[in-house]
Amino acid sequence: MEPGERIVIIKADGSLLVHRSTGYEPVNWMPGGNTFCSVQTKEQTLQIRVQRKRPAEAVNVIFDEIQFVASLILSDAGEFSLYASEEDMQKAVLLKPELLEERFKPIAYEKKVEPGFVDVYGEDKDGKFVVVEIKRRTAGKEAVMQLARYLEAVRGRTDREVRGILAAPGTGKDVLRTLAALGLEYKHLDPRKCAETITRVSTRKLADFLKGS
Amino acid sequence: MEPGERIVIIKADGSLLVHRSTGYEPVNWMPGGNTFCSVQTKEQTLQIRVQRKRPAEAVNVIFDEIQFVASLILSDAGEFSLYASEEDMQKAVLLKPELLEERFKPIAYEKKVEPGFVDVYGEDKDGKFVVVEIKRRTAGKEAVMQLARYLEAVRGRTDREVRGILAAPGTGKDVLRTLAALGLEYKHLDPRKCAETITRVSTRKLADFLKGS
DNA sequence: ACGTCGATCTCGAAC
DNA sequence: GTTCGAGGTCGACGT
Repeated sequence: MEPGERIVIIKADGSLLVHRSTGYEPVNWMPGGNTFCSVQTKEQTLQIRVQRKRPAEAVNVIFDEIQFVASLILSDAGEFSLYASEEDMQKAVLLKPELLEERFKPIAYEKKVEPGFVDVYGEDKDGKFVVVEIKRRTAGKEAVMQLARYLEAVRGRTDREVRGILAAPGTGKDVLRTLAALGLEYKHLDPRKCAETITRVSTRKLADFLKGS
Repeated sequence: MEPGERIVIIKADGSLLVHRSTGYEPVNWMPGGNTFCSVQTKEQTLQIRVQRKRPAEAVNVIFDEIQFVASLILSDAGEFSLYASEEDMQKAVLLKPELLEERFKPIAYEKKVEPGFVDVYGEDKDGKFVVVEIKRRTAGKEAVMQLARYLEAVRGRTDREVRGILAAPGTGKDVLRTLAALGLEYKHLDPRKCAETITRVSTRKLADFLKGS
């Protein structure tokens, strides 16, 4: 790679990004994860080497000149939202059924039906059965199909009316249309609110970050 | 998007990158190009808005707190290669035919033949005619086809042997194979060297950058 | 201008 | 672990 003035970012997970003055994509990079980073000075240059095992490859960055350096530790709320796993969201719905809808009564979770396990299974205010499929993040078509299969299985075992609800922080393209076409419903479910429901600790910490240290 | 400590980069082309402390991908972004950027302060926050027309969308960045700011102008060799337009590269080959090959003698440029205009037209050291197609960046299949058409046209007007040369800084996938299959040749032509040939000014500047100010 | 396709794709989730 | 599908994919190429 030819020399030029660049912005180099080394992240906490070992990711390396080399950016030019234009363009969305980095001109060179190394994804985070199984990376090993080493630094040395050599003939008036600073050399940084980042390598990984699989695939076996390495990126060497050679600094002839350094305009400025900054070292930061970023405290990011996003890392906390990782704490809201699909399991946490399930627990949250069980603890606070109104997150899903008013007067919803959970009956079972991880209930075995033919194709697999239903995330949450319950009863709505009118006594209709409700099958809930929960996704941690944007739900795609496969989530819809999963829900549809479970719904089919449950309907085969009862004469009562059965509703199917897909609960996720968002939906992919066409998912809402597909749901409507199959007579299914969508409910927005925020992973962060779910996390707050099962533990208040992380909220407190988040507030600290916003006020600054 | 939930708040957290981030690294925000606004590039010269209007690209916006918002990075977290981990991962290759930006957590939010706006590609460069048709973007319009505005800044305002509001209720103790700094707000940056970047929007584009097609697709119609915008990204708002709200700073509750700023750890540090840096404004840089990056002088990158890549930008200099922009200064070497296809026309410049053509001039460079005319001024310094050895950029293409030893003892190449240009006869005409932008010469009209049936399908359009041949970039450079000349004669090699053995007296064979040479048709040159120049591309300022990575040449794709369409460049090969263009060259092939011109070559066909020229061959129809002479009994002398005619060579076809594609000159570019690089080639796309399969282009070299296609060239070989059609009996055409490829010559690496560096836009930067072409730019240096037609004017020494930029070279001097680049050298300054590398040595530091 | 709009679709299709490749990428050092990256990034998860399912299996 | 490996494979598979999605992405606001981005960019390049073809029509």
